[in-house]
Order: sequence, then C-alpha cells, then structure tokens
Amino acid sequence: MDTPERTQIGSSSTPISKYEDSPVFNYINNLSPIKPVKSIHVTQAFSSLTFSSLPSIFTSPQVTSIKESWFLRRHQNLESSKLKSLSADVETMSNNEGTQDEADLQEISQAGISIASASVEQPGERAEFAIELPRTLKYDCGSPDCCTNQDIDLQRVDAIDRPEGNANHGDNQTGKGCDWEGLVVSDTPDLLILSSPNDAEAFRGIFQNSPGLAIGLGVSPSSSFFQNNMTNVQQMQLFFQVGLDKEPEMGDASQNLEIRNTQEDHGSDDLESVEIYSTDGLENESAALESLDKMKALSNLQRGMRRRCLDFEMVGGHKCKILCDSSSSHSENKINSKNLQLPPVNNNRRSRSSRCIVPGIGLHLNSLALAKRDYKVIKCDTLSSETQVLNASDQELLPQTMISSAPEKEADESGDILVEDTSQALVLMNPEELNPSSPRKKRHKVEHGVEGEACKRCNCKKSKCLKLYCECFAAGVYCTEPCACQDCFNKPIHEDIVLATRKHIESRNPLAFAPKVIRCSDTVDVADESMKTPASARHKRGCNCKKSSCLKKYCECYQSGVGCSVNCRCEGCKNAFGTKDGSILVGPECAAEEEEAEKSEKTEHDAITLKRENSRMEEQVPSANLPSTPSGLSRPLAHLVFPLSKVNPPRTSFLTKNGSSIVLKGSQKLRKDEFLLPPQPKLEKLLQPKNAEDEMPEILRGSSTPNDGIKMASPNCKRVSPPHGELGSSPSLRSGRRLILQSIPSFPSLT
DNA sequence: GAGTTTGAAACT
DNA sequence: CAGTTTCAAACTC
Repeated sequence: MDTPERTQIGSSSTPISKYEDSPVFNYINNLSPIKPVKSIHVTQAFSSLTFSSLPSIFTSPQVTSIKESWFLRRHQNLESSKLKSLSADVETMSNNEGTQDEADLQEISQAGISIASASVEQPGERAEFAIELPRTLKYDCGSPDCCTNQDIDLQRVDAIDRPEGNANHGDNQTGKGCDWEGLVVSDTPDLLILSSPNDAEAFRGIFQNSPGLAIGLGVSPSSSFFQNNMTNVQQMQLFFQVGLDKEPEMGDASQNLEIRNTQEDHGSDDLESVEIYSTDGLENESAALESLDKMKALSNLQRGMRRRCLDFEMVGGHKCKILCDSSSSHSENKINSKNLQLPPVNNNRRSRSSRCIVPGIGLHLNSLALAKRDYKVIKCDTLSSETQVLNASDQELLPQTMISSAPEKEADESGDILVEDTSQALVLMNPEELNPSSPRKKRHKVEHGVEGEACKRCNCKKSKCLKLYCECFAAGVYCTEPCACQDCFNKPIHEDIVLATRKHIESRNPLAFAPKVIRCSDTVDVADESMKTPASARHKRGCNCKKSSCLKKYCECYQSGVGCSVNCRCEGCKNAFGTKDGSILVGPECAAEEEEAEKSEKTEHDAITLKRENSRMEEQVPSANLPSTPSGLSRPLAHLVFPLSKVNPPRTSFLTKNGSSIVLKGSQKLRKDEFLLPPQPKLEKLLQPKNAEDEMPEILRGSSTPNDGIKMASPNCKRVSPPHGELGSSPSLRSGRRLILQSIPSFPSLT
C-alpha cells in the first residue's frame, strides 16, 4: 500500500524501477523497511502533503495512478535540483514561501486561463492533490460537500462580483465540523476553512500559506496577494470575466446551480470547470474530462473561493457592504437575488442559507422570520422591488415557509399565525429591505409605506435587546445595522445568549414570541367560521389602553391594524379597525356614538353593502389568488397596501387581513373601504359602528379556534343585535356572513 | 432632536 | 393574580 513511495521511487529512479519490475524485488521491497534516499524526500513530501492523500490512494486506484503519473511528471520537471522542490513544494506551500509555488500558480493560472498549456502539468499535479483529497474524503463528510457545492455555486457568482481581500485559509478543524453555524457566526476569514475536509485539505496542501495561490483564487482583487502577483491578476481577470459573463446569467441562479451541481456530480468540483463546461458545452464530457484535469486545480481554488464567498455571504453584515461595493446596481440586485434565491431554491439548506441569505439582518430566531425574509428578499429581487408584487408573492411563499420552517408556531396558533407572519414578513421586506440604501434607525422615519413591523429596528438602551421590549428580539430577529440599540446582545455573535434568553422567556410565556396578531380563521373551513369571524385578525392578548382610546400606535391592536377584541381591556376603545365591541366596554359615550353612528351608518351601510360586496368579491378573488398566484394578487394587494400603509403599520396585518378577513366579512369590507380611504377619525366613527356590528362577530377574538369564534359570535350578536336590529341586526350580520359565504366559495373556486 | 406620553413587559 | 417598576416606542413640541 505504500504505493506513492514506491511509485515515486520507481518512476524517479530508473535502476530501482528496473528492479521493481521483478516480482522478487517487489517482494523484497515490501519486506525491507529501508527505502532509497530519494524516496525520502518524496515520502516527506507526501507525508506533509497528504494526510488525506494516503486514504485517497487506498480508496481509489485511479487516484493512485494519477499520482504516479503526477510524480513522474514532477520528477521530470524537477530532475536536477528540484528533487527537494517536491518536499519544498509541500513545505513551501505551508510556509508561504513557495516561490516555486508562485511559479506553479502562475502556470496554473495560465493553464486555467488558456485551459491548455504546457504548464498544465504542474497545475495538474496540484489539481490532483486537491481533487484526490476531495474525492476520497467526499464520502467521509457527505453532507457538507453537497451543501458546499451548492453553496459554492451560489457564492461563485457573488465571489466573482465581490472582491474580497483576505484569502484566509480555513483550518481543517472548522472544515471537519462543517459547522454552518460556525461559518455563519464566524467571520469571513475562517470561512475558507471549508466546510468539507476535502477543501480544507486541498487548500492546505496546495494553498496553505501560499499567498500566490490565494491570489490565484483571486476572489478578491483587493487582497494583497492578488495585487502582488501578476499571475494572480490574470486569473482575477479571468474570474471577473467569467463572472461578468455569468452575471447576466445569474438572473437564474437556480439554473446555474443546477448546472454546477450536475457538473460537480460528474466529478469536477471546480466551479470554473463547471463554468467552462457550461460555456464550452456540457455535452462533451470527454473533452470536459480532459480539460477537467487541467482545470481541477483551478476548480479547487475556486471552490475555496466560492466557499469563502458563501461564508462571507453568510455573514449578514458583509452582504450589504459587498452589495454597496458592487459597482452596478444590477450586479447588486443580481447578487441579492442570488443570495436570496438560494434558500428557496435549496429547500434543504434553507435554514442555513436563510441565515446567510438574510441580508444584513442576523439570524432570525424564528424560523418563520427567516422564511419570511427569505421570501421577501427573493420576491424583491425577482419582482424588481415592487412591493405590491412582493406582497402577493410573499403570501404565496410564506405559507410554505411557515409550514416548513416554523412548525412550532403553527402548532401553537394554527394557520392564523402563519398568515400574520406572512403579512409581517411582507411588511419587512417591502419597505426598507428593498431599499437598504436608506436605513432609518428610528421607526418614526420608517413609516414609509409598508414597513411598519417588517423592518424591525430597535433603539434599546437598557434591555440589551434581550427582552421583549426590543422589537427585534420580540420579532425573533437579530438586530441589524439600522438598529440604534446599545449594548446589544441580540446578534449572531451572542447566539447562545439570545437563544437562552429566548428560551427563558418562552418558559414563562410560550407564546411570547408568537405573533401578536392572530388570524381567527383563515384556513379553517371557511363556511361556518368565516361566517362567524372572518375578522381574521385579532390581537393575541388584546390591549390595555387607557388613554389612547386605541387610536394610536400605543395600542398594539391599532398598531397591528387589528380591531380590539374581547381580549382587550382597553378603556374608551375607539379603535378604527374595530372596537372591542360596541358592547359594554365602550361606555356610554362610545355606545351612544356607536348607536348613532350605526343608525347613520345603516343607511350608508345598506347603500354601501352592494359596493362592499362587489369590492369583496374583487378582493376575495385576489386574496384567493394570492396564495395560488402572486401575479394576480399583486395588484389588489397593492391597493390594499397603500391605503393600509397610509393608515398604519397595521398594514401588514391588513394585508393578511385583507386577504382573508376583509374579504370574508361585510364589516371588514367596510374596513377595506376605510382602509382604502385614509383611516381617519371620521371614517373611524363611521366605521366604528359598522365595525362594532360587523366586528362584533369578529371580536369573537382572534381566537385561532373556530370554536372560540363561535362563542364570541354569539355574544357579539347579542350586543349587536339591537343596533343591527335596524339593519336586521342578526339578519344583517347573517346576511353579511351569508355574503361572506358566497364570497367564500369563490375562494376555493378561484384558487 | 429633546422631552413627554403611553402601554407593554418585567418584576415583586 | 395584582400592583409596581422598567422599558422603549410613539408622540408632541
């Protein structure tokens, strides 16, 4: 099994080889521990070179054969004084001295550029090392490679676009672990470490401490290595060219990924090789194989590059910077799209990628949040940053993500929560994420159309962003740059603390991180429930407002764009989205107002009902479409969005609500109308009575369960009945519900 | 931008 | 569970 040495010996020294030819000699050779002097160098080289190489040899005869040829080549090249160079190569590589390595690198780079060059031999050598290791080791660390490959692909694009200075060699340690978390958490430098031992080893043997190689990878023009080495520069150019060529292609990251993956599967780990193949044509695998050997070295290098890039990407903060660095907005968008798209593309890696993907934003504590953002980002990219479109798409995507990513919440609160989340997610996505250019630290500013809750930006000073006071923390999101928090611990670096704190809080209140607003009955069999309380959204706990009359953002219900519910203990509720219930609570004033308003409204209501119904039908259709087809939804959503946005952050909730709740209920219809119109006190008053009536049933609570809704409904009906009596209180409600029912069937049909 | 108001979150 | 304190957002000037 000492094949390498033997092969080397035989190849290098003709006399020995002669003897070797004889089986007897071979036998003796095996018996004798003593080895030729020359072989020693070789052996050292190997020993140093290949921790992993040995296994590779054992595992794959092909590899060994390759090595043999490699050694032969090497010896020929090194004949005179370069015998040491082998060991020196290995050593130098580790030592960074490697003048020869640089030459090799140049050769490699040239080879990589020209693909076919006399110098190919040497690169081939290294390439073999790199390749061999990965192949042999691949199986050892199955998952990482796969992941890495995909990631690499993704990164490639980014890497091309992004110059990164440091070619940091990751330690195998990190690589072994294939700790994505570590990668994510860890800063860029270690990222190169490579999740897969293959890469790590390959880099070690080849690159380790060799700036030239790092340059050869040439991911970063800024890197001193790169600057220092002209050859590197050439490679850089190549890379950039490739990147430029690809960038336009990048639009379809998925395609690129697939191609790359397939190519890698074929056995070529090199991204470049993949690219080359793609350009040259994957069809000719034979030709590709030839080029592969040459390319392998480059491919390995690129691999490392890619991974680095991924790692960097992983680090949320860098993305923004990188993006900013990218010259063209297009490139940025593409990059974003790439990054963002990745998660959706790779469902398996979603969690990982999601983290990385989330731009600037740290890891979402909640998988939901992750999913949300990811979708958001993706949508933004794909849709060209149109919030409306995004909304539609988000809704579609969200449910999926929600389902996959956040089972916990789902279990807790059913589908309603998910819906909310989606809305929030949309909100998040739309406003600022789309326009990272203007990060506003304070919410005040954030108000732009959609933002609201979406872009969580805290200003915590004492809570360290580890309490629910912190919106970011409460939202399950890491604080980001726009946050003006002080002594913030809600960062990926402190992931442990964050998780521990989160856990602690959840221990006290399992629903602490659940969405505050819960959709009553979106998913449920709409028929009955929808009838009852399409109200759709209610605040989980309700508010406790005393002075704000639930007309300001102090009120969480109002802030969420949700009407107050039975759960609320608010005083003097005048929530424009729906009072607790005109019922008792409102008090004399509210009651009187409500009654009057109701009376006045009745007439209006009747007149409006038709309109509402029409609008409902329209809205319903889009809402129904939303899940199914984003495109269709986009516009209607857009309508909703703007008004909602104007109204408040509740927009987010509104959007969700709009989809289900508004459509469902006649009262909500009013809401929509209201929302469409800027929500104003006038409207509020008018609406309130309506809301009171309509919402009364809605009030059923945000109760996720239909049962609750039903319960709620009955009391509401009682309350409402008197005012409704005019309208035909119960009948009106029922009628409204009936209408809803009618509309409801439309949903499924439409969908 | 600073100060006040407000209500949720946290604590006792 | 209720009362109090703490906190940060929302709001006002």
